[in-house]
Amino acid sequence: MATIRDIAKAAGVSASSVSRVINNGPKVGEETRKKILAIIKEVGYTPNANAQAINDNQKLAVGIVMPNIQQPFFSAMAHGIEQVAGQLNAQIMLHSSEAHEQGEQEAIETLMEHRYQSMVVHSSVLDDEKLIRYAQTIPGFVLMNRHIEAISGQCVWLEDAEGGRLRAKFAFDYGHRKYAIFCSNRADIGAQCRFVMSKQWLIAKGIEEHDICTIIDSPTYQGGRRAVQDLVASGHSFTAILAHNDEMAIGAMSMLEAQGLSTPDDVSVIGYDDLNIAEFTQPQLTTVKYPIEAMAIVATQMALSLNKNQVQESQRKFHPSMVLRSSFCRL
Amino acid sequence: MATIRDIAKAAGVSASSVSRVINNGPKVGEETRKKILAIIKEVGYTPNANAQAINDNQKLAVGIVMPNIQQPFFSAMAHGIEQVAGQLNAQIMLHSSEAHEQGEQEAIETLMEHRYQSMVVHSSVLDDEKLIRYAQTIPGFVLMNRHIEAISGQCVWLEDAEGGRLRAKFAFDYGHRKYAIFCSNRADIGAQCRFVMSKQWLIAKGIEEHDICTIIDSPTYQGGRRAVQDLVASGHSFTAILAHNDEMAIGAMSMLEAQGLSTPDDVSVIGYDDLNIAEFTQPQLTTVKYPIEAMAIVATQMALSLNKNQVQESQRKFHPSMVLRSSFCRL
DNA sequence: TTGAAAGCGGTACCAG
DNA sequence: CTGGTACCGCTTTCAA
Repeated sequence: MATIRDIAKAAGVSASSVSRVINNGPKVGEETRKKILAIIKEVGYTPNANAQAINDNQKLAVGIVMPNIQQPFFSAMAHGIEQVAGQLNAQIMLHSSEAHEQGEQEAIETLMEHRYQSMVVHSSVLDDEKLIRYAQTIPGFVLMNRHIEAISGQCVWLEDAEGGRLRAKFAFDYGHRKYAIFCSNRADIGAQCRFVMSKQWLIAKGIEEHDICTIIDSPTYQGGRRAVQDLVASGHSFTAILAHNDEMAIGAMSMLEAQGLSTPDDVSVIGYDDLNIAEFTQPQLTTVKYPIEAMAIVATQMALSLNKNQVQESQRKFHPSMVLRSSFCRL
Repeated sequence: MATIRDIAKAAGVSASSVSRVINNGPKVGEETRKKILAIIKEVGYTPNANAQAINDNQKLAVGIVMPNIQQPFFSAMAHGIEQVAGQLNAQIMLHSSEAHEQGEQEAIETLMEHRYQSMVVHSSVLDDEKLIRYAQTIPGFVLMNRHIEAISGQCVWLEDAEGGRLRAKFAFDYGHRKYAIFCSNRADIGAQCRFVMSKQWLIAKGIEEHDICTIIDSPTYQGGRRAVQDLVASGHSFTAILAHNDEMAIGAMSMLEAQGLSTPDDVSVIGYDDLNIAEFTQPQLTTVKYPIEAMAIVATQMALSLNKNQVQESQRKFHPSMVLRSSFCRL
């Protein structure tokens, strides 16, 4: 690889001048600049970003840490990050923690080694203490989809408990009294939140414990299918399914159909997330909106911005809302 | 930020020793090692990956260039890349060219500046000449979903023309004679391929031009919906829709339903890609399999492997296949 | 406007 | 086993 000195030699100038040209430095003679540029083009010289980064540690770059880019929820998050990064021409370093053995912690540490000063992380397994340490060490550390009081200013989160209540109330108000709740089996701190809140709310309303059937499976299409199988096999009666997320809900509808049960005539279904696809399923999916893309945009702006402390809590704390479509109906 | 020399000073040893410890160097006294490790932990020292990269240019890292991570097709591709990278503990630098103004070229050049020696790129707009140049400059450059003869050894691609014929033949064999083909409006070299081949094949079979209605729209759920609207509005009669991809197909089914047309009873639909979701739609989607994840895995192995020239053409050239489900039926 | 030289954080070679 | 030193590719004073 050609270096700056090679170029300098070829152009009969000093490395300093070449450096100035590369960085659009202010004080270079028109002659010299032209000559140098010509050589650069000719040789096909590309500056070494690593060497540049060694001096000036202020790279415009954001690291992403998330479990799995293939799940639509996370690819929507990545897309939000990308939009902000793209506008600012910032690099993106992606770490899918599920794919890596050591996972989240290793991912964060690698980003630190590369001196990333901005990172947006969705942590499923790290404990509060560790995250607090990271957040305090790295000013541009933003924690997504999780709220830790001690570093609240660096969190962007959804009031998940609210979503849990919301969907329960919705189902209840629509006259349903026998529920199945599909819960995620992932080791995700707080994954249980929406489930617990729904159940609590219903019980507080006087629903009997045995009228709330809980099925645990993976938060995927397949998981939703299996959950319905297990549910039917269990013999519990139910008129409404509250799924952990849209993928499970879609999988559920698919298996309900296979079992000869129609949505929403026989069983009403509520998802969670409001993925793009939710609007295009048949029937269209009633769900709880999780504005992940908007949240990712805010998080990335915070991570990349210099005055991150200016973002009000009201802009960091998001609220879920019901999206009414046709997979759910009154009993 | 603490440097290696800070640690050395604090431990009363030389920088060399610290360096050896960091890299699990072979010749360090147990005493010294312990002392150094202790200080490192205490200070919270993190080696600077950029400085390391300046010497040893062989980083284990792969760059991704693709249009848009949010489309399921591309997130499946990213997922494939991730799996291989994760196993090898390689970094991933992601560039979504749509989000960046200057797009693909800029993305590739940034990767070069960072001395990435492995990259997997899906290029939609760059011309052959430029890509050939890149491929020849960077040994670990792998071009995905596109085949350029001159750099065939660095391409991983699907025989798209075959897919175009396949679905046409399938529809024809099932007795359909009036078709609508939904085509992508994206500036993607070769995006038209599957459309052109389908049409050609049908015409060769004696289908009249006016019995093949072409609608051009974006390759998304919404695009599929609009395409159906336009199609219906056009007054053409049709019994089968060949959609550019699964997303359009799903959008199409959704709008057909809204128009009171049932799939497959009134209209049969074929998608393209075989996304995860295809199995869970209602009706389940008949489609052309594009094994993008498997392809991405091969591409990444090639990009990251040292003996990349060993991969046979048969492993780089993939073939589409029909996946029969219920959205398509005999006339 | 230009060049020489020091330094950024590490690595690696060579003595000791 | 350990330390000294030169050097990686580039930027940035500081003089000239």
